[in-house]
Amino acid sequence: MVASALSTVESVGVNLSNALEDRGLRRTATRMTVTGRIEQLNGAFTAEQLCRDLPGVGRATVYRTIRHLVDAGALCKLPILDGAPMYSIARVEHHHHTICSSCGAVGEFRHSTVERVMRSLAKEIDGDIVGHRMEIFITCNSCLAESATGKFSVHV
Amino acid sequence: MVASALSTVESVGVNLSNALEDRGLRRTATRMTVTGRIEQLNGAFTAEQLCRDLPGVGRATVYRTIRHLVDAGALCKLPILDGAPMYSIARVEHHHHTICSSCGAVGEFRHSTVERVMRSLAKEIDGDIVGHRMEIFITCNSCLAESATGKFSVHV
DNA sequence: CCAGTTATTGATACCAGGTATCAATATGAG
DNA sequence: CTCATATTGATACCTGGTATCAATAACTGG
Repeated sequence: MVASALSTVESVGVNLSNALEDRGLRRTATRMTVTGRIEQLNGAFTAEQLCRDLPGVGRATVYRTIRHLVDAGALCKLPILDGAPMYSIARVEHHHHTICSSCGAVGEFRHSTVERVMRSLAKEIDGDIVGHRMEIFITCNSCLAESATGKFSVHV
Repeated sequence: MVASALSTVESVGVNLSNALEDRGLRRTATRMTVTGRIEQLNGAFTAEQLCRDLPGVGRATVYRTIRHLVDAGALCKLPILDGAPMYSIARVEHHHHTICSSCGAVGEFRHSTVERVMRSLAKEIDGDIVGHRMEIFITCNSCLAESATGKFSVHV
C-alpha cells in the first residue's frame, strides 16, 4: 500500500515500514515481512526469535532491519542482564520498561514522577545529565497466578 | 594474609578476596591477582580489559572469578547498550549508576527519592515490583572540559 | 610430613549473538 | 526499457563468554 492517494487519510498508528521509509530506505517485500511480524508480535522479542519466526528471511536482513528500526527510534533496545537484548516497539516517546523476572514479558510505562526525580538528582550528580533509563522488575499478574520459577536474574 | 590473629582488627573495607572466601572458595594466588587488579582499578571495567591487564591469568579464570564476585554481590554487572557489560565494585548495598556517554566512566549513587518513586509507581504497575534498575547518562566533568565526541549511544 | 581428596587452573574447543563481505537480485528514476 | 543504486542472503568472520578436561595446587586427616 503506497501512500499515493492523497484523499485517503491513513490511520497513523505505529507503522514500522513508514519509519524505514522516512529514513530513505526502500519499502521492499522483505522489510514488510519483518516489520509486519514485529507489529503482530505485540510485545518484546529477541532478534533470534524473529529469525526463527521468519525462516524465509535471511539472518543478516533481520538484524539489519532491526538496526535500522532502532536507529529510526521506532524500536527500543533493552539490554538484558544475561542473554540477548530484547526489542520492543517504541509506542511512547520517552518511557521506561517493566520486565517480568519470571516470564520476561516487557511492558512500557511513563510516569511524570520519574522525570521529576531527575531534577532533584541533577544537584547531586557531577556532570550534565543527558538521559536516563529505568527498568522495573516485576512478577507479572499471569506469573503471580501460576507462581513460576525465576528465569531472569535481577540486580535489585 | 590470613585473619588468624584475633587481636588484630582488619580494616574491613571492600575486600573482594574475602567475598570469595565467604562463599567457600579458596584464597589462591591467582584469585588474589585478579581481585587485587580490580581493586586497584577503582572504576568500572570489562572482562576483556581485565584479561589484557593480567596476561598471566587465563581467560577462563578471569571470567570465572568475575562471575563468582557477581554471584557474591561484590561486583555489579552493568549491561551496556552496545558491547560488553561493565563491572564495578558494589560499594553501596543498593544503588544506581551514572554512565558518562562520552568516556564511559561509571559512578554510583544512592538517592532516597528514587526509592520513594517506586512506591508511587507500585499503584500504576500491574504485578508485584520485585526490583528496579536505573542508569543516568551524563557527560562527566572531565569530558565537559574537553567536550569529547560521543562514544556510547544513549536511549534517552 | 605424607597420602589422598577436592578445588583450581588454563589451553582448547565450542557456542551465541551479531557484523562484514560480496555476488546475485530487486527497485525505482529517467 | 535501461541503468545506477539499494537490498538480499549465504558465508565467513568476530566478540564475548562458557564447557571440558588433564595437569596442578590446596587443603584435609593421620
